[in-house]
Amino acid sequence: MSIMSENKHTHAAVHFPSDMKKTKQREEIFRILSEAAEPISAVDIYNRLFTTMEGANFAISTVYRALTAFEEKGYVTKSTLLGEDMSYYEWNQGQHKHYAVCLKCHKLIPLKSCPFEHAKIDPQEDFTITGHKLELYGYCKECH
Amino acid sequence: MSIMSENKHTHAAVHFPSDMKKTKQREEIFRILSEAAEPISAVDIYNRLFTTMEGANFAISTVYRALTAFEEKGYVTKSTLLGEDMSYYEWNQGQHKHYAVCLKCHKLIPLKSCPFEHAKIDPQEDFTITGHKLELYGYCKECH
DNA sequence: TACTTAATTGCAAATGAGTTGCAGTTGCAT
DNA sequence: ATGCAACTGCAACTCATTTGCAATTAAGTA
Repeated sequence: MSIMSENKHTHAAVHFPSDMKKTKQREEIFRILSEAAEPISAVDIYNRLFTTMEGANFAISTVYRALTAFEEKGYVTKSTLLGEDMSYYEWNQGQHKHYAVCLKCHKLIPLKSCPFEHAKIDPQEDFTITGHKLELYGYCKECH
Repeated sequence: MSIMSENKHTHAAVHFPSDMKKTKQREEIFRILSEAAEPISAVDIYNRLFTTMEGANFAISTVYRALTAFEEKGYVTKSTLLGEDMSYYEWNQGQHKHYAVCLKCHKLIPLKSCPFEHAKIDPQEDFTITGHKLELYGYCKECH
């Protein structure tokens, strides 16, 4: 309760982007992404499609193409997690997020704040940090 | 000059690990890694092998196996760079490093210090940060 | 509402990084 | 020098992701 109340808009309304062509495939992918509690892989999305849409024959390539389209418009953030060989996707809801990744079970634990301020994990999580990885990105002298 | 003098051991001697079986393949891979100015991919290493060893028929699998062995002993750090789909490897020389990645040319610019303290890039680099990514890793409550 | 066209999709084949089984080779400890 | 476990080359394989192409569909326009 008290934790939840820290966020004013825990359930801010998220709609399908108005600047993108709407198809039932994309709507489903959007729904799965926006309802996901954490970053999920393209294959995760593909599998979840079958649990919610009876017999619909989606192609995995459609998932990838939709994700790419969402990402190019800035609605989705694609990232690679430590040790995993595939990409994970998360629907952007305004905030920017960081996670602590368990080396063993790969569970993701969201950080309470951006580590640029101070890396802090909910003390209740009892997570032992053994290392970290950070990448800044942007444009260098020659490219900007 | 003044910048260089900040590091006491800019050219600390690096030797082939004494706790690993020494083969000419591993020695070459070690040399390429330890001479590399920045993280390089397994394929980079494989290609560089041919420029220094005439006609030697190295197998790419040997490169991967050597890298894995080095990594398991903690001599090499493996990481995935933003937007890249392959892994990069760097020989550890004591420090721990972070980079700023150019979104366009993929150039890597080493940070002067760990961003956990304060994210700072050499001002001379003139790098425009548009985003960043960080992952902490370790063990969660259940796994530790 | 029917028409038009570019965008999207399904499918199957291709790609590319990384892995693996296996038989032959080689460090290195005894 | 010798013996064996570790390492290597090779070729086949895995698996996430991409791509070509013909068929389908969203969405603006007449």
